Amino acid sequence: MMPTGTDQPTQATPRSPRGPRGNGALSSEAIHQRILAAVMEHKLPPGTQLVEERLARIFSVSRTKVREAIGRLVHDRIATNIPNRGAFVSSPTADEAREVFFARRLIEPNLIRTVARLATPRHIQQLRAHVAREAEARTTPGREHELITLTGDFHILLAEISGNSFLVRTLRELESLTALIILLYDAPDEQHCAHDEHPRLVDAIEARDGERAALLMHTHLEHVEHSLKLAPPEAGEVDLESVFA
Amino acid sequence: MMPTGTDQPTQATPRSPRGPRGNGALSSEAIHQRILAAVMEHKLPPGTQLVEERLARIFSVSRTKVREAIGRLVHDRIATNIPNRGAFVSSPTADEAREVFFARRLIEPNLIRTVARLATPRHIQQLRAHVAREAEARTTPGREHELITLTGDFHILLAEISGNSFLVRTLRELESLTALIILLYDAPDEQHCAHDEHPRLVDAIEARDGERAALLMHTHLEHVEHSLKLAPPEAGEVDLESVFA
DNA sequence: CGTTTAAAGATTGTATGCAATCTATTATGT
DNA sequence: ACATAATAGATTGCATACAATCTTTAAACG
Repeated sequence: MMPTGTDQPTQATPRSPRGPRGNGALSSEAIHQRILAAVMEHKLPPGTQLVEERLARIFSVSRTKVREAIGRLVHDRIATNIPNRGAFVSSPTADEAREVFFARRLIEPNLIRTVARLATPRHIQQLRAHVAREAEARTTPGREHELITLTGDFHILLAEISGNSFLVRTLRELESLTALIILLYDAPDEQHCAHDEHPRLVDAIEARDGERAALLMHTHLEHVEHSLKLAPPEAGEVDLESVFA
Repeated sequence: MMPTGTDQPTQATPRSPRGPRGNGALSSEAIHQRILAAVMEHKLPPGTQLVEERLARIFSVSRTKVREAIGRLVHDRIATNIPNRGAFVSSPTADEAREVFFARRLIEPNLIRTVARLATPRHIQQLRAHVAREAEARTTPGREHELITLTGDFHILLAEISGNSFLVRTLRELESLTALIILLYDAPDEQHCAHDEHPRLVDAIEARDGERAALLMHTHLEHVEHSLKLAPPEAGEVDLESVFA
């Protein structure tokens, strides 16, 4: 009695791309990925403000979803929040860059050592395929930033092969930050990543030589860090007297 | 009245606890901490739903802030979101527990090795003080959960001594999850953490013996993992209001 | 002419309202 | 009585509105 209840509208739209909830609107995760990709591709350089309403217009969603996406970027240090001012694409300092590489040298040699034990032929095939894509991107002009994300993906792939979801997430964060750091501090002409280091890592894995793989990884990360211009001891302190002496 | 110009309200309220923005209302970060603490203290056991509106009432804020806090808990795996159902305190599976300990064994031995190099006498003093607090909590009845968080804090303190903020954050996540895992899988009577292992780690650091420290850490983490019983228990009903009363 | 003060504009932080969805309960049919 | 379908209640997901705050521009003043 009394069909006060709204007769079910659920069935009406099995795949309709319109309406408030289960439809074609981008998820906050998708927006997060879009912004992150834009940062990696150097389309949103460090310092750029991520204005919520503008992004909301762009993606045809409300500020709520954009805020959620930005919140995640801030959590992962890709963006930095300034309390009543907004969120900006991070500009990692040289010290922060060194911290990232320190953490990577702490984690990744051990990671690849275990991968050398666990990797199946299928995994090694994946690694070879990935390295081939890197080589392709390296020889094709106009794909430099693509190369940066690809080299990062190589390290994430290692974490995925380890089968440890926590390490995957940690490596994802580290790689995103590394990409940002390379964009900031890489010398334009410098070869920031020797072209044969990734293949040699795969060689060591295939040979089941965990020790060699770990050592190669350590030096590899050192090479990447040293190819950057992190020289400035840090912006903070300047001796006024010596400047005007 | 027509004081069109709002005479500067900035100076007027140096510490006023009332009003919508800069006042006594809890920040989403504070709410995050409160909920996290409640989880650690076993007041919100795994499986408990974190109902947004109820928490909002409890903390006298809107759902918006609560959602933000819950979002962070989900990001850190302390809570798990089920799409149109809600967020629940996580019940890590045995496999996930093993992943956490695997990651810890991968990271923390190397971490303590570097700490053995970098630690100052001041740092060692801090570690001794912390170990003393652990001993105190262990011998005082009714402080078991406090002990769990304290042992976790010991490992976080090591990360802080390393001076690497990225590692601090990673360890924080790992320790929160470990505490949850211990709550789920620890045999109530079992001594899940030998009472002298932390002091011996500090001994090795003080002796500048990084290798011994790393080895001790590795076996320490193995001990903790092996003291757990992998048999998932229950999920009961908890009254949110009474927990935060 | 430069400096301080007031108004306007832009953007964030927070609360609130509403539709979609899920769960539990009741009604209905066989 | 049991299975199935309709209904009611609860909770999330999303959008929007409004106030606080910061920045910029304009005005007043010395």
